[in-house]
Amino acid sequence: MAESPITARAQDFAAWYQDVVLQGDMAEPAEIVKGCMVIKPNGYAVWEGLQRELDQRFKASNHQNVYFPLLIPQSFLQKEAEHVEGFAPELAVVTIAGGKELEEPYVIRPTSETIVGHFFGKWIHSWRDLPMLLNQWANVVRWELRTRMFLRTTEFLWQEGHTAHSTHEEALEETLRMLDVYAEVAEDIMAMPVIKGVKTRAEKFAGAVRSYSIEAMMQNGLALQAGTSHDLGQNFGKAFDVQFQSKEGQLEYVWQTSWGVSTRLIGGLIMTHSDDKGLVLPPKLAPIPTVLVPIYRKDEERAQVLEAAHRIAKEVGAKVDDRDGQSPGAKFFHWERRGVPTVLELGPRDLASGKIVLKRRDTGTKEPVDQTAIAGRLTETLADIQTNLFTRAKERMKANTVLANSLEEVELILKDATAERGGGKFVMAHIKDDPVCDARLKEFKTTVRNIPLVDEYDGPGKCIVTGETVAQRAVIAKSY
RNA sequence: CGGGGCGUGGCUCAGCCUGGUAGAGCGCCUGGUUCGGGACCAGGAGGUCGAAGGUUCGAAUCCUUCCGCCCCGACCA
Repeated sequence: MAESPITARAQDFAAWYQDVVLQGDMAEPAEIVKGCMVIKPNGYAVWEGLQRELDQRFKASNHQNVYFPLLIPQSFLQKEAEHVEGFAPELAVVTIAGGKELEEPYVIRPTSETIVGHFFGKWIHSWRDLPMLLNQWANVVRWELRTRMFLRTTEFLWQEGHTAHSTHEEALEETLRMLDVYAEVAEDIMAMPVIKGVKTRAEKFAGAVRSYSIEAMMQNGLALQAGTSHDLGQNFGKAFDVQFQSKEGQLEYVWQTSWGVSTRLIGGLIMTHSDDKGLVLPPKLAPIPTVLVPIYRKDEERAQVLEAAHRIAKEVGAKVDDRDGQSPGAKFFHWERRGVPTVLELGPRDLASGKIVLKRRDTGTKEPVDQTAIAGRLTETLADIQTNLFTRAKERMKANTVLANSLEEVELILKDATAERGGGKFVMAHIKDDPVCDARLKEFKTTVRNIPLVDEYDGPGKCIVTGETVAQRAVIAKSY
């Protein structure tokens, strides 16, 4: 029995995560480029799945894909005061090109609100040009000091939606619509339950009027901001002079939104479902939903088993692992670590009995199935795994959510929680949306994740910092 | 940027203190026997010891400088 290459979650959650990413062949640190990673085929295929699911929803709500330059004139960032302040510390700047010092440096986009704002200004003149609903699939660079694969890397892949509207109502509607899309993909496709809510003013996007987020809970109880949608108001419209003439003939600034999810989602996916044996992928995102491992000893068995294996695999859409010189056991471990949802085992015994063994990744259970019934059973099982993963994650989130009615209580609950040791909780408490309150939480490395759009608790109560009455409880947690 | 750790075959590391012919396990290649949860035997390939400089008859080992990576903190999708 070989030693597991994966650190147990209970021992060191952060080490476990790294091991799962590496052993699952999802990505590896680039090493030669600070803070960057190489996304490997198994990981990129998951990203392609997410792209597919998101993109079709964007298109269904009338968004069109576009592409803006990677390089943005430095002065653009400075046009929106809050925006530049928020992003300046983490910019990578190109100062030399073509062997010459540039007159004006370019920043490598950390996000594209500014350059989009510039072009919106050129493109939008009339109420007839609105709404303008664009999305961009791109890479961005943010010079983060502390990186973790998928969760925070210097360069990452994402999509950023940018829209312009003639009224604030319409923009807000868009902001919330896209938040819903994110929640739907997170829950229905990734099987990752999330809480939709509004960020506090202290935590909002630099340059937004209001930011909304979906927050997920990882297995160590830490929160992960899985997607954000921003109501930008007229901030960028004014900064980039994006005006249109209304039906009434008035010149007005547009109301904008922006929204994004990134490859960070993959990190969330991993930390939501995977176990001590490695990666666990939900069927709807698994690049390979089923692998068939043939088992044989003698050459004549080999021929018979492989013939049946390929026939059945073709029928059910499975990949046959017919690599020679690898024992079945080694193959089981191989696919288990890669998160493949279902594995079929077919050997001489099964050929004799007309059965095939179906093993599922989420529960580890094995079940012999009549070969004639395997296609249907497999479809059912994959659907059941998808449901089960979501249910499990949802229950875990519920079990690790607690109420608190004082700052001391919150601190006591979250004091010892860390990414490595775990112990995190979602603490539901009344807290005023005031930077002063956020600052108090920060003293013990905790933040308001969001104020849920739907209050599932007890309505108004007294703020744990100021004592003032606030409308409902917010999610307080340690986060990535 | 502050504190700590580490750079030696593809990977994980030993060797360094006390200078003297570069090692192990895993992986890889070849052949054979195996195969229902990480098989075994035999043979084999593979290393400018992070870089530069210095000390020395002689440096992976001692000294200096530099580079990179990881962890902890401040920053964050």
